[in-house]
Amino acid sequence: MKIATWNVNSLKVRLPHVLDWLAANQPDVLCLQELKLEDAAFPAAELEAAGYQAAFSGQKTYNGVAVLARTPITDVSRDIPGFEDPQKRLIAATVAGVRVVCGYFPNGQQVGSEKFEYKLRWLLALTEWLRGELAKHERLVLTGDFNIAPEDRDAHPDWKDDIHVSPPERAAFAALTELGLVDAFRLFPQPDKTFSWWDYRMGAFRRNFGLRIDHILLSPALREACTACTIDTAPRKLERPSDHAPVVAELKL
DNA sequence: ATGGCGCATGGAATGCGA
Repeated sequence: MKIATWNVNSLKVRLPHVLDWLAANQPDVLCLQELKLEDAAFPAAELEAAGYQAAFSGQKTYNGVAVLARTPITDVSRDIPGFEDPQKRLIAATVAGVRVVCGYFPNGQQVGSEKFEYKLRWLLALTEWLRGELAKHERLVLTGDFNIAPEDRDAHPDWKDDIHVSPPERAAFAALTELGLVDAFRLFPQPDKTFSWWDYRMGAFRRNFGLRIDHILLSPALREACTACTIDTAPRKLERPSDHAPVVAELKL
């Protein structure tokens, strides 16, 4: 199984890039974040014509997540159960015996802000819910835009802001790994300064001034099956790109 | 320098992302 995650920053604008990328890379599963559209506007027909079924959870203007797959998608669940939240940031579904959890984690804006507190509450609720999910599903993937660079090497050395790299955020990420989940990217040797997001401004991509904040985390059974994990920077070089690049993992199931 | 760029809303200017 080839599984990927991509924050597309508006599926309406990025649909041509997504269709091109699907055709070129043929993933079995693609998780999307920041759809920025209501469910009625989801381009299900275009994706189906490309060979992909979809489960999605969207809203106007902000957020929105989807799971695309070439094989049937079952047992779809939306939001974090028990966590009251109007923001559409989580969807879970089963594809070919793998439980796929796709999340658009809160940004946090600034350490100590109200949005930062929301980010930490969201992460805590996710972690507690995942504890039960991992007990139910041996093969589980937690993927999406985490908005956390887990280690210093996951942020450009000149990143001076605290957000995305602060101790509370990294502790929340560590709590996910303490459930038994492992960062697929770090199972393999990787080039230094490999990132998944670059600001649109300041020529950030050209200067590789980025962060690695998009992740694929694997349950222990899937860790054994993982043979590769890479970040594809090609779509970031296109006209009108998303500010995020896709992350791809290969699982030998 | 808190801006830059890009997207959404709404039909100009503002909020937000990371």
